[in-house]
Amino acid sequence: MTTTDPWVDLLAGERSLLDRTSTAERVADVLRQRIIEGALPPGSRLSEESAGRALAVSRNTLREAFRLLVHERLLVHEFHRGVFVRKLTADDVVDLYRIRRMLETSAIRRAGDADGERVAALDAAVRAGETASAEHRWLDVGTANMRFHQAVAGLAGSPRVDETMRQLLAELRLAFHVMSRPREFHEPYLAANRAITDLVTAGEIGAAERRLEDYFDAAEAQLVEAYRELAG
Amino acid sequence: MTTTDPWVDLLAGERSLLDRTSTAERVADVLRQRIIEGALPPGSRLSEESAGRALAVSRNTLREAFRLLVHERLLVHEFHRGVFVRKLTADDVVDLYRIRRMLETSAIRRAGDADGERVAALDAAVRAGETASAEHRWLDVGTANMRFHQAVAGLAGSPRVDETMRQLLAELRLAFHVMSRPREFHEPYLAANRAITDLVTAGEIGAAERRLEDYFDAAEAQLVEAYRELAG
DNA sequence: CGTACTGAATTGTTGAACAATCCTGCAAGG
DNA sequence: CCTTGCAGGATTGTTCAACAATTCAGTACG
Repeated sequence: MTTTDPWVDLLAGERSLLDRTSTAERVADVLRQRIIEGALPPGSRLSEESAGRALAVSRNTLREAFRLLVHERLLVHEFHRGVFVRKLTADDVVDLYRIRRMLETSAIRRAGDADGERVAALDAAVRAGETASAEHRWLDVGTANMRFHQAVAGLAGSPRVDETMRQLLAELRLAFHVMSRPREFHEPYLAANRAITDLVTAGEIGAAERRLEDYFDAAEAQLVEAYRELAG
Repeated sequence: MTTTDPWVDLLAGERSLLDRTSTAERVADVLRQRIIEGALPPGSRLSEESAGRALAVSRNTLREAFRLLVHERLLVHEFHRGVFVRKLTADDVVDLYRIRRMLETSAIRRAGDADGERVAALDAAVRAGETASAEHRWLDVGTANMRFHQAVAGLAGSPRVDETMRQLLAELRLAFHVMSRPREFHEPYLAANRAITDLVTAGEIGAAERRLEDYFDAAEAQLVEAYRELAG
């Protein structure tokens, strides 16, 4: 028996690269991208016929893709009326920050157990944000900010936390569309991310957690404020 | 304009009762039930043709239902091979408890802010378990135990936490299938649930949290042990 | 004993069809 | 002027049939 050869485990990791994806998944990928980048603004209706014609896929396949995105809460499905890009309410934003607080603070509290690779991911995200800021690419600053918080959640070392977090952040992008000035919204948090990363690196977990809480308070308040202004 | 009449808001709450569900969702409901009750054991293959014939729905509709359950991690989908009831590994169990710890301890820490209704849900679940135990309905004891932990997560007052928790617990049911003796596994935790509930009611949140951590340690160890025995 | 091949079975995807439902516009009536 | 009711068209829900792509089991062959 050679079942425990080391290279077998390595190959097992490559499995995911191998299994091709279905058409429906690829369609979902492209729609997801269009939604989070704002090309399909919240409230848009996605008709089966026009979308199917545009993407050159059958209605059945398109409907499978819709299902996936509905489950991810990026689309809402109204029976016999169609699917629409989700419109987040102020309550949704509050709830998103509530669960983010739970997951991210729990994760950072375990930063001591996390291996160096995960801590390095924090730093990489911060650097990406700083570079984007220096080059005035404000939307990329926002993306880097997301990557930073994905890395914070990643400190927990849990695939399910990673997956949940990915979904929450994608959903939160829907909320960002209400922010008219990406620079003013994203840029101030670069310093916070840098501070949190340095505190984690220095092993001052308690201080890092408090700094993270401050970020949540500020960002949530800012978003909710923007919603109230829009009479959301 | 009469848009702010009080009865309008009341009716808005009834909306959910009104919107019918699609066939695919009802099919998914049936399959989900069969899976968590063990009628479809982990590893079972669900062929599109036979399942479709049994449930009298078309292949397309069935595939939509499959997609939903794959997204809930109750089924796995292998390209060109079909869908199978998920087989949990010991690693999966560890990960499930990892995220449960994060969510449930965070939730219980906020028990002070939770309204009385949510605390009452804890007590209701504990009572249901005690009744089931007195009547030797051990599987119902397990169900009540799940309800208890759903209620613990419910203390956070977050729809998204509730939803995530529902999914995690459904997934965890797959692991319970390896426990040969439901009584020995579920019964001991009744006392723990009772203790935690009483501590929360008494406002001793810190103690309740520690008691909850003890439960996680014990239950996880017991499940992982069972997996190792089965050479999982 | 391992390999390559063949054919059956299953899934992936499409297109068309029909029923059920929703939306729009218009006409009638208060 | 505003509501109500009623076509008619448009869209979704669901099924069915077909074919391409792929896997699987068995078999012959070296």
